[in-house]
Amino acid sequence: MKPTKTKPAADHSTEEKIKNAARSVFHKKGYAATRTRDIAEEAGINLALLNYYFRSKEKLFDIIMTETMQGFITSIMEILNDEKTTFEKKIEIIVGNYIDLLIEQPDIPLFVLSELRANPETLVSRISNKKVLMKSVFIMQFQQQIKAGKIAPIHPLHFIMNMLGMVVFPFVGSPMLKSIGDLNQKEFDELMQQRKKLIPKWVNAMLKIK
Amino acid sequence: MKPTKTKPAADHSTEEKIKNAARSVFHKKGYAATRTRDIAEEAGINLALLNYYFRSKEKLFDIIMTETMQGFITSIMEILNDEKTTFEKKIEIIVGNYIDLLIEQPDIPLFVLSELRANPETLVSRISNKKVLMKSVFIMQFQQQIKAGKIAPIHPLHFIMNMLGMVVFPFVGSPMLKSIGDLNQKEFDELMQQRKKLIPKWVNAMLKIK
DNA sequence: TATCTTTTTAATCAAATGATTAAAATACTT
DNA sequence: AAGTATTTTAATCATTTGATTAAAAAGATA
Repeated sequence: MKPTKTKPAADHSTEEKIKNAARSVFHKKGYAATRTRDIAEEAGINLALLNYYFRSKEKLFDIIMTETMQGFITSIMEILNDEKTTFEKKIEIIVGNYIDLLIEQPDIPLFVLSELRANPETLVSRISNKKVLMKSVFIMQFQQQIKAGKIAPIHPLHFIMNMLGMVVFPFVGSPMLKSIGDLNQKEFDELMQQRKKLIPKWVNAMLKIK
Repeated sequence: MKPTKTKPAADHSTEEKIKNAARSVFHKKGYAATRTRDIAEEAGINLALLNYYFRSKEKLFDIIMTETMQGFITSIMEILNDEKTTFEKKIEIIVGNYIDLLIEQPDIPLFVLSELRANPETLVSRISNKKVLMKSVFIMQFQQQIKAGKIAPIHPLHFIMNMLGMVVFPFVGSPMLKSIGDLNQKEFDELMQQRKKLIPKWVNAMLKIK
C-alpha cells in the first residue's frame, strides 16, 4: 500500500535518501535535465521506490522546490523584520548570511532563477504574498533614511537589485568568473569571504550618491 | 542530398527560419527542456527539415550557442580595448550597451549561465583564450587608477562582479523582482533605463571606498 | 510459527523524443 | 519539356524516460 496518510517509522532512511538525492540532482541539473533514474542511482535505490514514496517526478520536485525556497526566504525575512537592528546593520547581516549560505550551496540561485523563469506563475506565488518584502521593516528603514536626507531618493528595487546582484551574481556566474580570472575554487571562495565585508561598504557608498 | 559543402541559394528562408526559431526556443527554455518539435513548430517547418539542415539537435544548439556568445563578447571586447576612451567613459558605454542589449534580449544571460553550468569545460573554451578580458586596456586602466591612488586597491574581479552583477542580475531575476516590486514590464524597463545612468555613478562611488 | 502489512525488486508499459527513410513536390539546367 | 538535383513531407524507428505491476523480501503482529 502507498504511504499517503500513514507515516511509518520509516520516515527516515529510504524516503530521506531519495529526497537528499533529488535535492542534489535537481539543484545541479534543473528539472528538465534530471532523469528519475539519475535520482534513483544517486540515492542507491530501485527506481520504483521513487514513485512508491513520491508518486511522480513532478511531486518530488515540488517538495524539493518548496523546501528550498522556504529555507531561503524565512531566514531572511526574520532579519528584514527585526525592529532592533539598524538599517546598516541589517545590510551587514544579510550580506554575511547570504554569502555563507551560497558558499555552502552554490547551486541554489541558478536553480531557483531557472525554474522561476520556466514557471513564473506557479512559483512566484510561493514567494509568500508578494509585497511582503516591500513592506518589511528593512524597506521602511530605507524610506526613513531617504526622508532624513541620509541617502539618495531612489526606488527601493534599485537598492535590492544592487545588493542581490553583488551578492548572488558571483555564484550564478562562477564558472565564467573563475575562468576569466583564472581562479581555483579556493581562491574564488577567498574573494567571496572578502566580499562579506566589502559589499556593505560599497552599498553604503552607493546609497549616498546624489 | 545533404547540404554539407554546397551552400545553395537557399542560404535564406528555411535554414534561417529554423535557426531563428531554435535561437528563440533555446534561449527561452534551455537545451534540456527544448524539444526539436518545439523548434519545428515555431519555425513552421516539418520536423525532418531540422535534421536535414543541421544533422542533430546538438549540432543546431552548438551553432546557436556559439553565435550567441560571439555577439555577446566581440562587441564588448572592442569597447574594452579602445585606447582612446577613458576608464570612466568605458564604464558608461559598457553599462549602456549591455542594458540596451538585455532589454532587447532578456533571456540571454540566464540561458548562457545555465548552459555554462551544465557544460563548463566545453563552453568556457569558447570565451576566447581566457585571460583576454583580464589583459584588456580596460583592466590596465583599472590598475593604473589604483597606482595613481584614484581608486581603492581591490582585485579587478571584484569590480567586474559588481558591475556585471548590477547590470545582469536584474534581468536574470526579473520574474522575481517584478513580482516582489509589483511592476509590469513597462515599469521594469523604465527602471532599467534609469540604471544606465545610475550604475556608472554607483560604480565610481564604490571604487573610491578605502 | 503463521498471518498480515510494509517495503523492495525485476520486468514491463506507454508515451515522448531524436532521428531516419522513402517517396513526393519543387526548383534548376539544358 | 525532359531530366536532374534539391527541398519537403508523411510515416516510421529506436531509444529514452516516467510510471506501473506483480511478485518477492523484509518486518510486524498475534
